[in-house]
Amino acid sequence: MKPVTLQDIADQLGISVTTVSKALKDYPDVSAKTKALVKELATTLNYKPNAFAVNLRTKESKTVGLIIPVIVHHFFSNVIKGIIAEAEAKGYLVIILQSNERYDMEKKHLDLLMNQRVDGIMISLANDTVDFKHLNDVIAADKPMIMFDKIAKTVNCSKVIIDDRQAAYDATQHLIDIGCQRIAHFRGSLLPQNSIDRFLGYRKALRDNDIPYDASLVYICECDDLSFEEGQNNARQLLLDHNDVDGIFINTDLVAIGAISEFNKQGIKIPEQISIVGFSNWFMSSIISPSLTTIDQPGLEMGRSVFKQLYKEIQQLKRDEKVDYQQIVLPTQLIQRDSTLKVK
Amino acid sequence: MKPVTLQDIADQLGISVTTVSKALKDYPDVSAKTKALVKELATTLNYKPNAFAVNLRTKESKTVGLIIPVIVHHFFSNVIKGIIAEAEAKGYLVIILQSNERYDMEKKHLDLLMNQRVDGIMISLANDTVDFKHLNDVIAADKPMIMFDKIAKTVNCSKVIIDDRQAAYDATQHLIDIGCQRIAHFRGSLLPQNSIDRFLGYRKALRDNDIPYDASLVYICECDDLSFEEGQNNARQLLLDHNDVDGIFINTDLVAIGAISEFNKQGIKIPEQISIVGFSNWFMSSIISPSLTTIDQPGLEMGRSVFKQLYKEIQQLKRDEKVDYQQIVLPTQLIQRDSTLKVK
DNA sequence: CTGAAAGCGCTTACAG
DNA sequence: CTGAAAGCGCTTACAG
Repeated sequence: MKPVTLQDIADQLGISVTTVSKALKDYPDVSAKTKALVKELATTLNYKPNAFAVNLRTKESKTVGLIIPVIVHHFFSNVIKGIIAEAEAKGYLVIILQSNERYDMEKKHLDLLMNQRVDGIMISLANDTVDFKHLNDVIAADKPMIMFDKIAKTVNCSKVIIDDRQAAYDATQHLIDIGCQRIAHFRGSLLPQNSIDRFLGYRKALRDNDIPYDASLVYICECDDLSFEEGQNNARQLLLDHNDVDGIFINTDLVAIGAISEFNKQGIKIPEQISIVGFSNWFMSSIISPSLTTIDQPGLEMGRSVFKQLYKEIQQLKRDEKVDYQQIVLPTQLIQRDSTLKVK
Repeated sequence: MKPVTLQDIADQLGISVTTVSKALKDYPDVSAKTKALVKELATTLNYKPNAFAVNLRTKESKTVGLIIPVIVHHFFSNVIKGIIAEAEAKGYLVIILQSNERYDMEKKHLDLLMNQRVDGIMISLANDTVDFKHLNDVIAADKPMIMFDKIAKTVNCSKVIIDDRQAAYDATQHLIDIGCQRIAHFRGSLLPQNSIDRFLGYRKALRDNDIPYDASLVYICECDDLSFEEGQNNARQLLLDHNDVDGIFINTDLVAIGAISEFNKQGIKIPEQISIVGFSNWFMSSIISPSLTTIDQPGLEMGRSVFKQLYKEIQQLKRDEKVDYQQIVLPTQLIQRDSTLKVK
């Protein structure tokens, strides 16, 4: 059955399409009587405006795009949830694409969203991405875009992030505060800014406390699907390499949980022999034994904040105001649990 | 800067919009020379068709909608990943909405998608949903719709599911095969069809093996965010209620992992004293100790299959063919690990 | 091989 | 208070 149009309503009431349109939108220059008549018939016929026509006229689709490195990931799926919730509240729908941590996909998806003429774009970069032309193209086209979590610092747009360096500093400082002297770090792969920043925070905390930095205490893991195993492997290797480590700051909870499982297996007592701090506050971290001290990374709030900023910029653009780029840094928090010693 | 239109290209070349449009789409009745000219200028000007106008003309948006109970969930996020991957391959974008297991949200979201005039809809029902009018309305409007995983059997449309009853039967049969005689079941809440079917599969396996069904061996958990704790609680309660249980079939891996953690804590040996089979094959299940025997629930394949079927129906509708509803049942598989005894 | 014209369904400036 | 008309940017049946 064919959808009902304004024309159908106009025909049935013997009035013009113009008046029907205005009546439905409560224009002040339509008589109350006509409005009532139109609205009643619209309800009866279950009239829904044709979104395609409205989009073409208004040049906006009330749809935004999201490009994310991976969906199946606790932190990112929380971000998605936050974005969708906030978007829905403002009457926007969200198209989601996954780059799979690949630059070529990310670029292609950005193109798809631009061609679809979404009203705005939210993006967290692939580990792969080192060239930013595709991002600058979006900005040059005056399309509102917000970067979050995995960002390119040099691209001129709004960003929502956590202070990875400070959070890592806090994590390391906590280990120092409870008395650790030889502190290892399991870091992420070399490229993404996050793992660099977390490493820098770790190193700065050591420096500020006059603890010598020892590169042999830093273990790298790629943090892909194998992170749990990488945690186990690094823990095993650490025990072979060093016998004096009393604390580890680990880049991601899943890796930390792998490490804990290996230490448990080998009879290393946590936190008595080695204290461990993770990063992200995954829901399993409060559940495992011993529960994991970690940095809470607020995914849901990040998602909300990302959409809110995008919405603000869409409004500014519509009103021809100057778009006001923001760098929003969300607070993180150290959650102390049983994998680190209590007090000193 | 204003986007380039067909009119712009036509003006610059001194030809008509019609010819430009046809040239870009490689109509056979345009000269090779004109085509070359048009295409070159289109590339130079970086022309992109206005999707809004194309949508209005063609009455399709190459966009589909997905309504899912929860995003932050291993199984569902895998389904999403599968859907997006398959959609992208066919040139479709996916709008995602989350019902949060609430009927009112689900209904509202379905409306949003219909008003947006997406080309098709994929939906997995909220636990809440008992009235199906909103679903039948979609079908009455001739909008292709696929239900998956959490479906309403009585709604007349294509469905992609696993055979929950058979999978649960297999899980229970496995426990019986390795010698278990008193088999408990931790089931999901009473409403969703899945947990009913899994319960029925459990009961049928008992019957077929002449093992008396004992209602006191069935424990319910709501399976929301607290599932891990519910697993612990049910395990604790089970030990108080019964001292002869030698096997448990558990509705969801996370609950099973909670139960294992409780049994570990209380010194109950798994699988020597109690064998455990879970359901879903969550990635943590192969990692914990002891690793969990479980039913593999193929989320990624389900996502792919859901979009493929939707695509097929969209094509059938476009060609005015009869839409051919399918009920697709994906195979599940018992993955044996260390939480159940080897052989008898 | 090319183009004028109609139309998708809406919105809104303008005239009466 | 109402409506004729233009236009958003495309596609396509039709004429020449």
